[in-house]
Amino acid sequence: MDKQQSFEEIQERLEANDLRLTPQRAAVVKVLLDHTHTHLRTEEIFLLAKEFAPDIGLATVYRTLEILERLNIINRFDYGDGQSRYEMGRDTEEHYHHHLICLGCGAVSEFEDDLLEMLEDKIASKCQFKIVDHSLRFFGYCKKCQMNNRG
Amino acid sequence: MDKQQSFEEIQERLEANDLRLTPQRAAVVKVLLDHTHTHLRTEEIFLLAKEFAPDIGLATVYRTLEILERLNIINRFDYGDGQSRYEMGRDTEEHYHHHLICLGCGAVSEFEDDLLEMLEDKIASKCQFKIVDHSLRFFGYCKKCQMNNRG
DNA sequence: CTTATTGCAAAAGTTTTGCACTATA
DNA sequence: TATAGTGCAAAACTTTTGCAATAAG
Repeated sequence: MDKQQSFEEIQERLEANDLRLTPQRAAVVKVLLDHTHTHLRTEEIFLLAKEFAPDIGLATVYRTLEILERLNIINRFDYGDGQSRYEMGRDTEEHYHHHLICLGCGAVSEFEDDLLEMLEDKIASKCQFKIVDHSLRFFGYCKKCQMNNRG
Repeated sequence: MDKQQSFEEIQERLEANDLRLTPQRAAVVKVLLDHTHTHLRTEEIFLLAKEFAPDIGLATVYRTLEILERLNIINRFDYGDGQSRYEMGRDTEEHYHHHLICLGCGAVSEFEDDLLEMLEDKIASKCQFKIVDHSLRFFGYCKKCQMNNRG
């Protein structure tokens, strides 16, 4: 159901904004395309990108991720542990998947749901607040950790 | 409707856990009690606590906030900007208020709702994930910023 | 007297920035 | 040849930690 973006589409989107798809930026994009449905930390992206562009610098990765986020090509996630995580955007579907973060083992799974649409409408009319995005995270214990008595 | 904790109750809670309510810790608690319904950054708490305990160190503030969070006396919030924010806990009511974060002026307002209870039940049964907490943030533009064409 | 707590400074960790160099249109 | 982009190192920033000094039971 996901409308996955292709490498070519991303290249076009960059060039439409007068940004070049340099080898370094391409390396970052390739890493993200190779790891859909995973939330990569910047350091992980950096290390993986080195396989495509060995001389890439960490600063370039940060700068590239900032660009990709600004163009809505990727989404940034914050688990509250002081590190940003990134994932390829999934257009509108993206809006309605939430994160289940396990306090036992740190695993992150997803839950698809559109219940929040109702809530957003409610907020928009009650508070006159124009919502453009949201972030919903659930903290708890996954099945495995519950069995291991960690929850 | 909020069941506000008193200074004495907090003292009892600390002592029940073999923790002393030192002047420094008392200063932090006073700051938090004086700023209910506000999400203070650690640095702000540090500066405000200095009025009660001039010699308090930043490390002590961090250590105190960690203790208070562990005892569920305060709640930690993460707006995704790399800084933690804190607020006095409001027991069970706390669970069902969400944050509206304005991308124009940075103002944070709250929205009370219990729709998420349904969603939590759904997740618990579908994913066998035992939820203990959640965080829901909406990003958008407040009424004022919409009028100022910032949204 | 024994343990908890503190302040300070240093360290750790992520992210940003300055700048000279390089690649590209 | 202008300009965009890069790598490196340094800086910025929040948070944590080691440790000697202090306070409290």
